[in-house]
Amino acid sequence: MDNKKDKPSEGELEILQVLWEREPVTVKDIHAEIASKKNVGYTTTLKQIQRMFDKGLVSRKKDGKSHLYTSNIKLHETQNTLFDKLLNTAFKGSAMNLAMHALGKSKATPEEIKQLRELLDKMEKGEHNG
Amino acid sequence: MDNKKDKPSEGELEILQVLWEREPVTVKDIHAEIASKKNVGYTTTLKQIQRMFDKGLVSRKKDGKSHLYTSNIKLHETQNTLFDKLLNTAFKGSAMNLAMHALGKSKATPEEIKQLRELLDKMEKGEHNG
DNA sequence: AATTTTTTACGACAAAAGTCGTATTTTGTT
DNA sequence: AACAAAATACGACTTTTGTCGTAAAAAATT
Repeated sequence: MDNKKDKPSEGELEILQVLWEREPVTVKDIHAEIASKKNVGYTTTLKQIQRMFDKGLVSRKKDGKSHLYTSNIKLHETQNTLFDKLLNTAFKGSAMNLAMHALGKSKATPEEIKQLRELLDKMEKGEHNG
Repeated sequence: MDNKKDKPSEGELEILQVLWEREPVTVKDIHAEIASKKNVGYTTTLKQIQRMFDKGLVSRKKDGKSHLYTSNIKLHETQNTLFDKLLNTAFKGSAMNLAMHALGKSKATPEEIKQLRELLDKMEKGEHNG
């Protein structure tokens, strides 16, 4: 369905993160967030989100003096797209491999580990498939 | 250490995949592989790998008439970098989350599931940490 | 040695992304 | 209304990437 929409660039992703976290937000907010981690001018952020608007990646509505921006793609869509890309470009399509990799890095709590075991059980029973 | 090296572009990644799979390879080989999935001219692939060479992303040595190319970065380095990037940009740094996602997509064999359980055991005993 | 084939080298162009500076427009204050 | 402040709009420039065409070099064939 969405073809280009969900392959945001590096910079777009930074902005999307802010949106997903606290939308609707003003450019000012977005920039504050981004500038706290990166050294970049206000107009840069502004331009970037304007381009995203032009592309249809985000929506906006006037709120008093400024605009309030909202993302047009959902976090989980992007997760899916990017996950699949990583899977196919760097993990040869082996989700197992990627899973092991992720597990290796995760600091899971006991409950989470329990969840994982349950998921494994389901998979074993064939109730779950990719 | 390697900062730019391991953030290959889309196209570079395609080429790297071929290298990781069957290096050392000629441009001809690479192109054959790529052209089997994508419609692109020979010189495009050539130029691309030449640029990769200029960047120090790959090495090469003359072999008779043509060049044999080899990757300068290892698959696992790239996996790590890209994994981390995905983790932080789309999964809010939660490796657990990413792991679940991966598991959800994987069609694991019984042995693999067993492996996973063992990994889980180790994690529970605190023998393993990210 | 002349010709054809194979391969590499070079240069060019377009699109996308990142980055800003400089208007303009809008809104808020005296 | 005039002035200051806050935001947005616009346009420009740079780098990176993808894509080729054409030229040059190297090797193989005749």
